[in-house]
Amino acid sequence: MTSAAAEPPWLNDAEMRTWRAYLRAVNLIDRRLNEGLKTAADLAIEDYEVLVHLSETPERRLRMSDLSQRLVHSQSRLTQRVDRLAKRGYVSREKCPEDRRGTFACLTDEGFAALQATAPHHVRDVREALIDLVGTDEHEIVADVFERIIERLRQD
Amino acid sequence: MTSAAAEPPWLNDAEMRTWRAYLRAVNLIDRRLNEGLKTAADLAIEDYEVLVHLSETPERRLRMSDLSQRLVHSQSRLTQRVDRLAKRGYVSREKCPEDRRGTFACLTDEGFAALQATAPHHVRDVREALIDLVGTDEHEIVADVFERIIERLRQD
DNA sequence: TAATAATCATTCAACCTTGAACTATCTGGC
DNA sequence: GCCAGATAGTTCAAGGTTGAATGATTATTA
Repeated sequence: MTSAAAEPPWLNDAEMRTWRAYLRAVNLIDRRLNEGLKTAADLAIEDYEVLVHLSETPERRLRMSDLSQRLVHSQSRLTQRVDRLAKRGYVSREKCPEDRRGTFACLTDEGFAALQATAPHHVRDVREALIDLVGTDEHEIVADVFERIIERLRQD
Repeated sequence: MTSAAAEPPWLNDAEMRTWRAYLRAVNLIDRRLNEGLKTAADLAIEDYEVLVHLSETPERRLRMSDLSQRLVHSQSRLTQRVDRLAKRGYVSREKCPEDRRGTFACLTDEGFAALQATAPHHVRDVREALIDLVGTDEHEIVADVFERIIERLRQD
């Protein structure tokens, strides 16, 4: 996709349209989902995503660094987010025996229950704000584009 | 796109793929663009976007409330962001004579110069992180999807 | 036209993120 | 085995965001 030669410096009309729409839509989606989770469960979307990632793991736990990479959060940001979720009883910490520098964030039963209780509201919001606005035939293209981006930016 | 009947409650595989890729890609893009602007001009992307929106206006100024809507920022967030940009000399304030409750945020010459100096770096980053990863034939679809979303979420 | 409601912008306190500094542990080369 | 350097995670201070409260002005309506 990216040629070796220099790309044109500015964006053409089609590119600018994509970029502007992207910027605005992402902000609107973020605001909407945050409002929804705040009302339904007094959670930020980042909190919710922590619970989701933990719940999708067989042991319902993840190493802090692993989790921070998945969420694209800095380590200190995750440390403090997990602190707050732990204070609420949704997450607990376990020392990692194999690597004693390491810590697991573990989803508690209470955290799992909160996630299950909140999920239907959140999924409805996700549908309304994004998924139901992508046509059946468009999903693959959109997912392709985003996965290309992830592949490109992942390493850093 | 949204039917009157109830949507299926959970996401199917294609929908989930879109959603997960979206979440991760957006965070990676945001991180990348912020890093780029921070190094190039010690600006956050929100600062940059303030300058862009002001510069695109004939008078190079916008009412605070107008600007906060375009950026999808709360009013208090914008107030404080403009405070900081004003402290740096990139933006100034003018009282609005027609509606004396109102205030204009005005792009200064210095702010415009900073924008011009930074734009090439930022555009390169935008290309690398998003635009060049969307195929020529994909731009219209992606833009369509995001504009649909904007239309849906705009009013709130 | 006075009263009520709505809008524009700012302020303040509580909360959250950032990034650098720090502790503890592990890894690889000698 | 030992040391330099990498890695995991936390802490702290500085700065940014949120949301409710406030002050000032404009719109509505009885």
